[in-house]
Amino acid sequence: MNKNKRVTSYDVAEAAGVSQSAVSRVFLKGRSVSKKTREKVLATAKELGYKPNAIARMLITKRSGMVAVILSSRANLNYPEVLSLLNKRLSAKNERVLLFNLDDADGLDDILEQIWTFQVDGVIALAAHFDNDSINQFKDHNIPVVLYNRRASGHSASSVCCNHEQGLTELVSLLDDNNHKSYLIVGGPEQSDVAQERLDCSINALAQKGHHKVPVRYGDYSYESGRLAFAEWMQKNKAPTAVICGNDTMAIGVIDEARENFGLNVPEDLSVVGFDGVSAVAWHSYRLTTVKQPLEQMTKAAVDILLEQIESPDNPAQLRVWSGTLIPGNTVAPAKDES
Amino acid sequence: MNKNKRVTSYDVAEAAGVSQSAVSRVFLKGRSVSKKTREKVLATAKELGYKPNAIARMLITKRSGMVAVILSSRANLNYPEVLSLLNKRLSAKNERVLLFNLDDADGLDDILEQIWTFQVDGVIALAAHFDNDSINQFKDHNIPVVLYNRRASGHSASSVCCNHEQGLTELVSLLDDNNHKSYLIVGGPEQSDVAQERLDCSINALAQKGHHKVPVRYGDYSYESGRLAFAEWMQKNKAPTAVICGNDTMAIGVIDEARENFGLNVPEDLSVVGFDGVSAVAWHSYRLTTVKQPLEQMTKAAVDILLEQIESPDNPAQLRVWSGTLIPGNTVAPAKDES
DNA sequence: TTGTATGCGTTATCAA
DNA sequence: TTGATAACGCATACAA
Repeated sequence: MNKNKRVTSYDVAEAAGVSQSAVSRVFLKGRSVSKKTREKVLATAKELGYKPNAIARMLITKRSGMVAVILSSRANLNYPEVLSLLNKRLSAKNERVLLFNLDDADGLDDILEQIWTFQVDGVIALAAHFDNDSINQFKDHNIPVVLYNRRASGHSASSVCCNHEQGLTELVSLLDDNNHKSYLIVGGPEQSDVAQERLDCSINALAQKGHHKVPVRYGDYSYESGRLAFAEWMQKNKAPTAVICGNDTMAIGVIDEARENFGLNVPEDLSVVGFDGVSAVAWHSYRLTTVKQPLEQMTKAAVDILLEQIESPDNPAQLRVWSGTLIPGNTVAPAKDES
Repeated sequence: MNKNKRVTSYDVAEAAGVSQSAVSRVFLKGRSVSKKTREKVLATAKELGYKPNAIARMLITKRSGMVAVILSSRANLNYPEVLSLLNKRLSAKNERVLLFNLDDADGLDDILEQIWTFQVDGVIALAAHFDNDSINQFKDHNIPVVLYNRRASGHSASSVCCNHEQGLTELVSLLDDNNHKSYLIVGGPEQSDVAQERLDCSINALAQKGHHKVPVRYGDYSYESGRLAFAEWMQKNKAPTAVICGNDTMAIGVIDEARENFGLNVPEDLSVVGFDGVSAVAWHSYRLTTVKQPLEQMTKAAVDILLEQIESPDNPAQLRVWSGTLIPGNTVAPAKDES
């Protein structure tokens, strides 16, 4: 038990009576080592408690074995699941996750700074605040990046996205088929690109069905903000018959607010739809009608694309888009006749 | 834009007409550098796009600036919040989070292996599977570790815990005060130490109030498992008047199952309590009576203790325990007279 | 298959 | 305050 000094490959080499490079080769796969020395080295390594130093290895191989994952805490409620899946898939490919939390835009420079110095092999970005300028910096630094649910303008970075347009078109069609004419949209945070895209898609889909000038309120993706948005709307306006929400959590907030403070039954008096397909949408009290993102496929693609770009940096950036799955739920019903 | 070669301190030194060590000193605080050379170096560094290589720095300073955070995806629902807080506090102290997911016990050796090689400065462990043997390995490797909601036997590692005993005693007292006599416990996964501790505390607290041989069913902390546990119990037994759950998510599952499939009203027919204080307990349909863990304080303490141990490895391990806060909620009511 | 020698990009030490 | 030089612990080209 050497307390003060780490065991190095030299120590093992000396104890095993071989050269340092022999030790090094034993711990790399695909190098030619005789069975005899391999066993000898492995034995003494175990005895001395030797573990290769990944830091030194990084320095020489110029691969850190680490991928930076950037996320914002206030992003969608499904991010824990996404993070967990990404981590699992990356470690299967022998890459570790170095975590970065981006909550206010002014922290961005800090984070980018750290990413450069840490020599990560690649970046997966789920964060809300992320302008094209920042994305281009990755290109300058020659480090592959995959955007998650965020499209890069131009071809500067690869993206893995859920098809918000398709999902929202389905949701809107469903509402329209149920004869809804009076809508309210509760959008996510205005700085968020995903939120903005969902909002645009909602508005377009509604317009295609002939519903124009649909009012919009904004929340921050949280339950409370959903309640608040609906309450504020109701203070000065009459109730819509359908609410389209920027994510599931706000939708649940809208449902609760409508039921508790305005005596509205969902879905009889008010239809509500969300987006994401978080686990709580299956809870009995809500059974939210929503669109589920294919997290399994999306996270797998994100990792695959990133590793491909790491291996072949000159490959062109690619965009992969996945359709969401409509979850019928129980929060949409035919609009009551208003006449 | 050097595409193929990273800019090093030598490049900057040459361009600025100073020595490499001068460049190095400029990027370290507290070193003596004249204002003149500092400015010159900073300017050319910016011009060339130089960023110090953290890997090389790690190798020489023997500090990686990384803390390993180990967690299991099936652990408590509040882990995402914990992770986010830990990340925030650690980056404030200039440490990055290297994430490890420990889902099956046999992955443990792999993870430990990686932790040694990555030379992390310290470890924060939230994982369920974590025996004393593994904990001792950290001591052997001379790497500080703080356990989160998991007590180390002996004094091998520091711990930050929520006082489950106090919390559950409060919950049990509340139920007992409401005259409940027929209990069911829905515990968390049997391999989880936290779940086991909560279970033991529940049983002890009940025993102190004179309730013995309380039946136990097990879930895996998920909503579905809560529903299932309650449903299975009801198949062969009569309804309890109170259910004590190992976490909030299962409690919500129990509530929904009782309401939907057994026509029980909560809290009138059935009282239910949880543990954790996740955000969903505030949702209108549940208003769960539970105990909230002081995440802010616990995560702060975990980081503070860890950094202290990193600075002074000989400091003794410490244990800090925090009381939870009873959230009254709306899922406990007086027991109906059974006579 | 094995060993020697060199380099990765820093920080630390010491003399100037 | 500055610069030369030696680590740090490994991988790799090359010679044997």
